[in-house]
Amino acid sequence: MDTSRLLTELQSKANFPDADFPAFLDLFEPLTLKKKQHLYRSGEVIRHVCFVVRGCLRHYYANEEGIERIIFFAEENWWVGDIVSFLERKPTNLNLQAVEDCDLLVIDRNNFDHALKNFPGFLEYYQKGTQKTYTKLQEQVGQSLSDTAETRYLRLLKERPALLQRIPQHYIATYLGITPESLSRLRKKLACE
Amino acid sequence: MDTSRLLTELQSKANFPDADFPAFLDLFEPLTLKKKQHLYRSGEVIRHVCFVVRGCLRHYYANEEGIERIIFFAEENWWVGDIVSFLERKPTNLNLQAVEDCDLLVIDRNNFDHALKNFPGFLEYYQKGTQKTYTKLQEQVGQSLSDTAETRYLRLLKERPALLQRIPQHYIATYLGITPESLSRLRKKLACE
DNA sequence: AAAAAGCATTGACCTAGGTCAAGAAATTAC
DNA sequence: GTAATTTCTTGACCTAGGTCAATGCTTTTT
Repeated sequence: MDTSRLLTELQSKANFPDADFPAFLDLFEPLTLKKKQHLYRSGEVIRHVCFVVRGCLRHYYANEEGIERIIFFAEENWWVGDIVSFLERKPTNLNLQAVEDCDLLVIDRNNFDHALKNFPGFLEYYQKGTQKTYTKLQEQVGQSLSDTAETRYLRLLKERPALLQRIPQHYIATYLGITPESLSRLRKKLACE
Repeated sequence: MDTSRLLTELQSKANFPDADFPAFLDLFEPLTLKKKQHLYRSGEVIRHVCFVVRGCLRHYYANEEGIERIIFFAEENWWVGDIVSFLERKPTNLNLQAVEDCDLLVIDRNNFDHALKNFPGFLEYYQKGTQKTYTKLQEQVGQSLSDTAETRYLRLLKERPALLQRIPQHYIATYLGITPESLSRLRKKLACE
């Protein structure tokens, strides 16, 4: 597993000294997931937060009628986990499933606290990341309310073109809030234009 | 202005000693807004975060075509402000407007930092609040994608019945992501059932 | 008290996207 | 390499919600 990705990621957004990395990495456990495997499901209390070294996962709600709503796709260099469940020890409402075979680095609550306390570079990285995610979510709320499926699809195509190459189309549809059929028709329409 | 509301709010969610309150309150400035007045608009850098003592405001995006998307209504005991713009000194994309005459307590960046450092009860309150807001946003993303306008309206009616009494209906429509006409028809339909 | 502005309602009509069903392609498993 | 799943596409039809325009009902303003 290529753990150096984690260092590269930390250094791209915060000031994290090379020398700290071995001790920092020790706080994590490597974990691999097979395609379609779940890391957790709604109702569980999340004990770990993960860094994605390789692969891709989907983070989604599933309601009573079996309708799934993907809220985001985690690819390489992303963190994933329900931070609230993790910090407050409450059952999560989310589900996390590997869309491809994945390599993850997972850290539990104690080690996470320890990392925030003892690695100032990580604290900086964490705080910046939290803020960014928060803004993204806020924008997503605004957009999902008033943009058409076409607008949302074109935005995704522009912002994450590589994602569309690796994710089955019906998951993309669920993420956009439309049916697979509608996405298929939408793509056909766009191809003709 | 009834500043004791702030103390009550802090104590309802964190451990905040009465004795600390006078010094804490000193970090804020009172501010009143007339109905329809804006506290800020898209493009400005937010210098303050506000606690709502009395009144109600709407926090919204406005896109190029003049379409507005309300992401939330702040009522008494809520905090409002674009935390990312505030912390990172970046221009905000949001607009904040009073829906009624409002009494606010505003705190600037320096005082906010000071408060987090020197009042542990406030830090506790802040961290809990941030997490909660984050979860709420995540849920909102899932819901706005797949729920019908009717479902969203009924949920709002259940969760914030008092809000519907004080806010003009066309704002509620914008919050739900539908037109005022559609909301009017939806309400008519529900009244008949 | 009258005029003006802002809101809510209603009707006629339109469109994006949903639903259900059937095949075609593409993967995966044996 | 064939069978079994999954995934994607297409067609026929339906519905929630949008658009535009007209008409009252409330608040404000003067």
